[in-house]
Amino acid sequence: MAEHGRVRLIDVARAANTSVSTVSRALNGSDLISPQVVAHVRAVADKLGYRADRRAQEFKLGRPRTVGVTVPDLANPFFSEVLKGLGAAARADGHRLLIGESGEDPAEELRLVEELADHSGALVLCSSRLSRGGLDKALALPVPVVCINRTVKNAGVVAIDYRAASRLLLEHLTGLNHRRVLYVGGPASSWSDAERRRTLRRTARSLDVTLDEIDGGWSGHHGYEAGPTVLRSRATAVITFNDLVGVGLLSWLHDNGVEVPAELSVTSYDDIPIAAYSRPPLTSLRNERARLGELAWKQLAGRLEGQDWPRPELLTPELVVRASTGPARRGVRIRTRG
Amino acid sequence: MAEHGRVRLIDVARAANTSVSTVSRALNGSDLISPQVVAHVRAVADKLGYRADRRAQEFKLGRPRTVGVTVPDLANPFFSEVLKGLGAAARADGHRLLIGESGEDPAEELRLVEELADHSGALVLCSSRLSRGGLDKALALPVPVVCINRTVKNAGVVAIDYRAASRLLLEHLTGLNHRRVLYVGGPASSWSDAERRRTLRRTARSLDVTLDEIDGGWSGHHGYEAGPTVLRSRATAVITFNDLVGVGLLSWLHDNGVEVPAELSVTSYDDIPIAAYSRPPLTSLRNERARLGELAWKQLAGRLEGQDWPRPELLTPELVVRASTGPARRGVRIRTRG
DNA sequence: CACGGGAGTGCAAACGATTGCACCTGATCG
DNA sequence: CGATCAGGTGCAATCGTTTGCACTCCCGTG
Repeated sequence: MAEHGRVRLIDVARAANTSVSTVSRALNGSDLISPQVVAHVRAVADKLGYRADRRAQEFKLGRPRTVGVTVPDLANPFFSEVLKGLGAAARADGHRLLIGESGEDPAEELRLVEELADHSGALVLCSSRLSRGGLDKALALPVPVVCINRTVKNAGVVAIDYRAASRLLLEHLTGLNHRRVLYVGGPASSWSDAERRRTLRRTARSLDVTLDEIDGGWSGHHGYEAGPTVLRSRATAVITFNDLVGVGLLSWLHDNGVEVPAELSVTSYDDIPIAAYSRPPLTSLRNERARLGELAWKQLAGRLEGQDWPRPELLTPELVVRASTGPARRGVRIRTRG
Repeated sequence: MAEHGRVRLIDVARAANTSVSTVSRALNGSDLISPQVVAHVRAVADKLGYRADRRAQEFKLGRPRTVGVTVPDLANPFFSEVLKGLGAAARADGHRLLIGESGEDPAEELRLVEELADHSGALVLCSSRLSRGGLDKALALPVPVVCINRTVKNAGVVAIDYRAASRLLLEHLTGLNHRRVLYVGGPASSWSDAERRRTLRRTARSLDVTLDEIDGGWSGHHGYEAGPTVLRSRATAVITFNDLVGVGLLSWLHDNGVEVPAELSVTSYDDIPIAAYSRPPLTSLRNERARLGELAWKQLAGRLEGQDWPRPELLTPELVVRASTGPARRGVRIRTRG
């Protein structure tokens, strides 16, 4: 019996009284080997409990069938669903995911990307917070890179269509007579935050809406902490960077006696599950985030087969109207306990 | 110049006019090489942009420095924080994470585990939904396994102390005069659900509380859908499997005019961030889930160095009381619009 | 009966790194 | 001045696979 700790091809070969090449071919279904031998080898391999050393296989065969992914924050369901879509698509083609979380930190993301590149044959940067220079370094790595929610040259790109998104949001609000809107922003290094701001500004101008902006963040407490500033603003409607921020803000508004949507409408991006369960339920922009992941893999798969990068793919979101938005209040804000 | 697509050790050796062994030793800081040569080799390697092929290295060196992890659901912040802790601890020791999501499906989890084992030197099963037999198969794999939130023989174990958890919850409720409590359960294959039920029953008996149980699930909509059954029950307090379920239930209760906590108290396990932002904020059991991950790595690291498995490690949670629990209503339920 | 050819098998060279061992060169010592 | 030694360096084996090529049969054919 093999006492190397692990059963290797050569152990099977010896036990089956043949050679490694024959065993390898038999196990991999080569038609060069006679059926009897194949059967015999299979039987022996099973008896010995042989499992091919995948790492040795991939090492010999060339590119690793692993795709590295970075996300800023695993706890945000937006990203976990992107991962779900990406993972399923990649797995269907015999690849697996090496996941890294940057914690919203560009420097950490760069470390991660380099580490992941060492073990992967392809990279997906999801909502990358990398600086321009960091991104260049990533693209210089010897593996193809797809960016999700960030546009880049010489890489695959799959993103949400924020121009359409901003239009949907603002048209919904103007339809409710809101003419002054506040945007509570996301992380400074976020491309999608910049994109939201850019398209909101533009659309606001064309719709004759006054747009104010404040800085925020990506999670519940950022929304909660934005509460006082929001209250001080003269806007009748708020758009938050994402649902987590939105829910945090709703919580603060409730704690401070601000009625939503009577006094203030709140709306947001992403439509993660809690948007439906918050109180009031959040009007939010639903996007097909699992599809974002799938498309990213499609682009990578094509690229790995030598094709050129296709043009950026944009996914149009859909507005889900819930109870957190309503007609604009008239005149000044009702006095609050705040 | 190397036109193999990638710069290899031998390319550096040629360019530096020396041999692969010297280059390897120089780059790895062996003291066998003279300082001048080291400097020269380093310079050449940099100029050529040499990056060691980590896969070849690890292949040669033996065990992969990768640890495979399975979680039932990436979208649940509980798991993402376990991953955060585990990833940080493992990375500090030069290992990385290969993450697989089973989607709460035992069969899928088994597939995953076998796949992960092929590429990892160690395995962490987080809240494994594996059947008894599946678990045995996993433990038979040639890699050490740690289970988080599931007790198993011949493997590392790190878990939440549910006995303490159940006592904290029920004592809080009895302190508010609740004598009839309903538990809204989790996925059938969940060990921690079974454990919660077991310890709740036991503690309820000792505290003279009547405990009812219904089946539920792991996410918001399971909680929402449990609404009608909850309403029909005669309990004055509800304990839900986790915060996601709790928030879903709160949403249904609100939609159906049930006042929380005046008519019904709601409490839950995990204390993920939204517990604080739900309305009313959820009384929940906070646990150090990042630490769960850290400890899992500690156990693995020890095991990889040849030590025996330590005894199971239990983490005691802490009750965070918020506005979703209050004194038991007296008599029958106030008539509702439901 | 010699020969061509196809089917089945095994040898050995890769893949890219690490490392035991042998080798070479000066310097030191007896 | 020759043997000894140590500090540097390179050769070659190795990790577990896959696979091109050479080899051996054996059968059928001219």
